[in-house]
Amino acid sequence: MAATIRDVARVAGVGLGTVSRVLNNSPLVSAATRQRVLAVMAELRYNPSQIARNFALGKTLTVATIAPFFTRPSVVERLRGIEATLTASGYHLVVFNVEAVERRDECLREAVRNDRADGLLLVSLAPRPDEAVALREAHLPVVLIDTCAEGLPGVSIDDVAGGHLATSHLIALGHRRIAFIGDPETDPLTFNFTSSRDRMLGYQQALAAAKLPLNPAYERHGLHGRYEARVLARELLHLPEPPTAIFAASDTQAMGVLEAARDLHLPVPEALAVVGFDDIDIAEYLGLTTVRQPLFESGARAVELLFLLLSGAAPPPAERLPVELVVRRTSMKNR
Amino acid sequence: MAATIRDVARVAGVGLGTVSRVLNNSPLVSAATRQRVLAVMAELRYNPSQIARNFALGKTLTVATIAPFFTRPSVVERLRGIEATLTASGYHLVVFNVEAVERRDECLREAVRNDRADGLLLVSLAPRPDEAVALREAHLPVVLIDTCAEGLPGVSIDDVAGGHLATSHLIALGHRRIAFIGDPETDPLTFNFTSSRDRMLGYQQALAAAKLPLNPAYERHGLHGRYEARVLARELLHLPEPPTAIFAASDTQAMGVLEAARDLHLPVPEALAVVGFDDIDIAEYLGLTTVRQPLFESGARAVELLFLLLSGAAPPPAERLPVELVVRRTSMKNR
DNA sequence: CACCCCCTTGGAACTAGTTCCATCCTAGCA
DNA sequence: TGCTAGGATGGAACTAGTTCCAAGGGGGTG
Repeated sequence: MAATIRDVARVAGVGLGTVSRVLNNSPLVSAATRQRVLAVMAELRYNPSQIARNFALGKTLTVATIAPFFTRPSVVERLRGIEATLTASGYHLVVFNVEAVERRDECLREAVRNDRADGLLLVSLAPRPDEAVALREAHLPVVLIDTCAEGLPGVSIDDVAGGHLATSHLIALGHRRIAFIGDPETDPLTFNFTSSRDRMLGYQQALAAAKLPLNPAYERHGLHGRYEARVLARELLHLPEPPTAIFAASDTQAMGVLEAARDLHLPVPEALAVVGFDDIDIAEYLGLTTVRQPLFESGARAVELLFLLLSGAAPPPAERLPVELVVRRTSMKNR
Repeated sequence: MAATIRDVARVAGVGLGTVSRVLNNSPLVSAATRQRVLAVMAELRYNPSQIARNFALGKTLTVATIAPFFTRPSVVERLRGIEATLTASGYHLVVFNVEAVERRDECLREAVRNDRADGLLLVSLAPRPDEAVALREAHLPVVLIDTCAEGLPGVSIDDVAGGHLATSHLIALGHRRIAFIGDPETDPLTFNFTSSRDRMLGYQQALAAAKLPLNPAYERHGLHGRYEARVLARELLHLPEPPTAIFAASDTQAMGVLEAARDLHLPVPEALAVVGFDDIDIAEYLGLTTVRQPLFESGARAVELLFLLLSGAAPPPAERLPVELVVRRTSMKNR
């Protein structure tokens, strides 16, 4: 059996409290005693039990993160920011991957019921009002990433502004028939809904600002994925009056659009301009024009906000990080 | 303060043990008592403390995973397999991202010292002999993924066979000048070393089997990344006798090769055939011929092996999953 | 010389579960 | 009716830390 703090105390001929104080670098131990205790610890190959420590302190030094589809490049990049910042503070990161709506609820419920984490990060998921109450009652601090919710701290971007930026860019290039491809307009409680919807809002506002007509046939929605976007883009390009530019609510979907253009032998950007969103790693490779958002930073910043909450501070207001248009090949000037 | 098991026992007028038995679905409780206890639990909004439970049981129901560069698509896919399998069994996944060699050692040391996880998964990292001893002494079960080490269970593939497969395919297409791009041939203790090296071994064996000369100028090594591979590929393509095919040790590197071909206006596959490794998500999009390995399954299977170890079974032997050649546009028959 | 202060130390109590032994009770059987 | 087996139950002891109060002791001061 592994040595315990009591074994160390006995062998070193000191009290329990003294060993504990040595462990915690308390100044209330004489140098001589500290040396002796440390020697005994080494001799017994003593490893303090983190789990007992957590229990006694009522803390786990662990943060849980619930993310939908954590294989999506944008989510991975946020997780990287989260992991880096947590690890730097000695915290552990527990991840939950949500790929179905049921799992979303289940994960949240478990996060509330268990006390296996000191705090919770929600990526692209907002708690329902009842869930928010449960979180508050469980005294489980939460920070949102990529979403907003009444009264909850979070780190997000101005998706409307991002959509506006992308669309204005296409308008400035001379495009008049601009289509949009985004996630399904379903239940606002499912994944990622708000960002795609807000990006579309920005798209619509930009069109309106340029006095261009809103054509409902130019707004398509489908499951977030390359393949689905490819199908939608093909439909758009087969319209009697096909769009000359497509703004996709994510780079992944923009990739589907590029595939569709390839399918139909439409040169990009000459016959079709494409703009995505996120600026994931491959966007540069593809020469994809996109709206960059600080993904790594969003995770890092969310952790900082969570630490604030954990230190007992009042919930900070939701924050918005800046977005930026990155112009590449798929939307070069050509008219 | 939250209700404890003692509060429930007091209010329900039963003993501690009975409440514990209800919690653990023990059959040794009468239906009536169980009902009463459950009612009181609901009334008091009782949440069992996972952390106290972990402490009492000496288990954490948590598995730690140390992965280098967890943003790499192949690693993410493995993590997805790990997460899915762990979650299905009520386990939690703690992830550590290693992006520098120092961090590797640090993470391993911490995993051994702390008892915050019941088991450890190492992706693309093998413990050094001294680390293996420490793990054994700490009674921390380990399963390796994508590597092998003497006496440790693991899930990997036959990288040599994979390299052979890719290269034979190129030979069968009529290529005679076939180059290889892989990770650095540095210290075997750093990341991912073995897989790239073994793939090169397979490459060399396939060339030898076809009685083709081994040309050292055709073997290039650089940091794992698109950009680095692009530079190496450009060098290759500028040789007096440039290769007509390049086998890259990963799809990411193959993407760099494709970029280089684009830079030099070399049509693929007509002027240059390219084969990658892993079959990550974008490979299909790019039409990249590659060697597919079961990434998700490797994570899932590793977790199963870890559960075996946790149940006290003897360390199972290392396992190998099958690889498969996926032929796409970048290596179509053209000669 | 007595008093006081403060540095150092010891250890009981506490955290919230599980485990297991002792005990009670009841039904079945002789 | 008495005995017994076995299901149901209660609760002390245990897990390995932290916390905090009480107390020892040495040195400085009036």
